[in-house]
Amino acid sequence: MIQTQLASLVRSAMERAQSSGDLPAFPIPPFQMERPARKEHGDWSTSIALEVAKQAKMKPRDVADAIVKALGADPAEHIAGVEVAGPGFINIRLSHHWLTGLVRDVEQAGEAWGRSSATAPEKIQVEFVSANPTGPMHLGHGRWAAVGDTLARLLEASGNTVEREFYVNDFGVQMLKFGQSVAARYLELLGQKVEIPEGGYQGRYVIDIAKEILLEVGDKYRNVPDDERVAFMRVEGQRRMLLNQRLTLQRFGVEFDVWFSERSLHDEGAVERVVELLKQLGHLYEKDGALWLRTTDFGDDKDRVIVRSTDRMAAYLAADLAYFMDKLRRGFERLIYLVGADHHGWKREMQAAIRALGEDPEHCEFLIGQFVHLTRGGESVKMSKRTGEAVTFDELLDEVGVDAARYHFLRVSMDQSLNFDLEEVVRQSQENPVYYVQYAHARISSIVKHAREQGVTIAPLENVALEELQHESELDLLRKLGELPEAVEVGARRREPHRMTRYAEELASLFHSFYRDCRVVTDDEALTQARLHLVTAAQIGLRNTLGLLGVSAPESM
RNA sequence: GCCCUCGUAGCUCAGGGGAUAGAGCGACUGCCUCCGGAGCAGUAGGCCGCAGGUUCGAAUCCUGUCGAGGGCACCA
Repeated sequence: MIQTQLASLVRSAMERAQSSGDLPAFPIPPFQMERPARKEHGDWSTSIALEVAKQAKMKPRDVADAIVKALGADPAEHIAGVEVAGPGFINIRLSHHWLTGLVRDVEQAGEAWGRSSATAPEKIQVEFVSANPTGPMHLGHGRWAAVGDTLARLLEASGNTVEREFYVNDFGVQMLKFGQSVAARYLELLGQKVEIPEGGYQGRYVIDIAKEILLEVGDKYRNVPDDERVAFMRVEGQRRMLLNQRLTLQRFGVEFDVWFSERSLHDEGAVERVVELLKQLGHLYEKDGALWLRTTDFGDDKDRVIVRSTDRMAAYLAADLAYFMDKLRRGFERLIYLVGADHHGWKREMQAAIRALGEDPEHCEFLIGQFVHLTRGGESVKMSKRTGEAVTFDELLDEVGVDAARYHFLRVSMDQSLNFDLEEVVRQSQENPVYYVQYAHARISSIVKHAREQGVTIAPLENVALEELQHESELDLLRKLGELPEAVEVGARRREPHRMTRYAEELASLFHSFYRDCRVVTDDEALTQARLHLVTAAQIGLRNTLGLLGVSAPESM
């Protein structure tokens, strides 16, 4: 990429300055070119002169001058100007020819514009959402669905191989309670008076599920032992909830490669095996009737139970570790867990336990996202699945639509808790900046259509005089368009998908300004052709960015 | 008590060592004989929670402090 080329140009200029004596000898630290905040400061800049001034025992500006002088001895073709500014910044301006050439780069890359091949591509698994199959998804799940999916898209666009995985927590006490709740509703529908168990699921959807099951199997499970009925209801209820979640996610544009069952780990003995392994490694001990893992030896603040005393069943940590081993076995080089803020203690526990297994937690990333706070007119609304007060994610999508919801979730950093006021949702959705971006895309389609109606056909690139693009608004648009690969790379590397919405808005904004300043279809044939190609390229940039966000790019609105 | 995240414009949030701190929404002023006004141009609005420190340079890093949310289970 251009910035690494520029950085090495500057570096070799410094080396030349050192051998000619304009700069004293000192080790040159690694540095990168930066994007100046203001365009008057050029396309790229570096503060290296400020950083090394002390070592050089010179004034920062004198260091900068020496570098620029040496740089001038080796002029690169795509550099139009270099200047020293402020306290000693070196600002570099790229040539007009290089800039307009971006139109060609973008058009030739097409769908691939913005993608890059990683210097060290990895096989990465991203695990996210992983809701219990005990109820419909709520808003919190929606946030992680959007964030996780776009993160996965960014990692793919950066040259990695990515798998999306959903861990189905279909084992344990919660599932049992769920089965009991469905069974109770089932019996209730058959006219029996039945209490929902303590800590059971009260939501309306449990009744709906019981009704569906009743329709399908009739009263076959009325007079069977409780255990048998509950087991059946648990399995049937889970199957339906899982389907429900899958359909919601599909509607939201999120497709998982693997739905991994926690129960399967128990059934296949993987959990037992990992406990046995830990035992052989000598990290387990008995206390109070339970089996403990000595995680304190590996950085945790307390030891953790791995086999419960109450029923001698494996605790959840054992399953998590068995799952982890399974992921390793499948050959992933990097595991990303996207979880809610309530899991932050679990992160430390997992890291310690992974070390206990003799594995390196460096290859595991635990991304902790903050919660969605649901309110209605400023009043807090609980999102409890058990009481059923929650507004489901599906209901939200009914109200605001997929594009607005996805964009809304992706506009803020996952470190930030997100307020969601239901009364304002509809209003906010109409004013959602997603439409601003989509509008720019649709407008370009409209321009191209207009050109066609005027009898203008778009000429092949090799016959187009891109140097016709001279207006500052045209060049600003081009510069931003040229930033997409960098934006994708940074978003992926820093695991910050929300950056892409900002980029989308900046690109759309510069397009709209261009539209104000420059008419595309005019009597000037050469200029018309150049601009048609410019807007085509801009549309590619917008479409690819929206694609990363999982938002549609409409031809008309 | 200990741990994690966050305090930036009226509201929702970007920016996370560099030059004059930004966007959307809201408020106010203008702009359609001409490719889509879901748009454009502009005005007002900020001691970047507070106090110290590191640095040539701090909204950004460190310490403390106050406030908000979350965690500290043989639950997932």
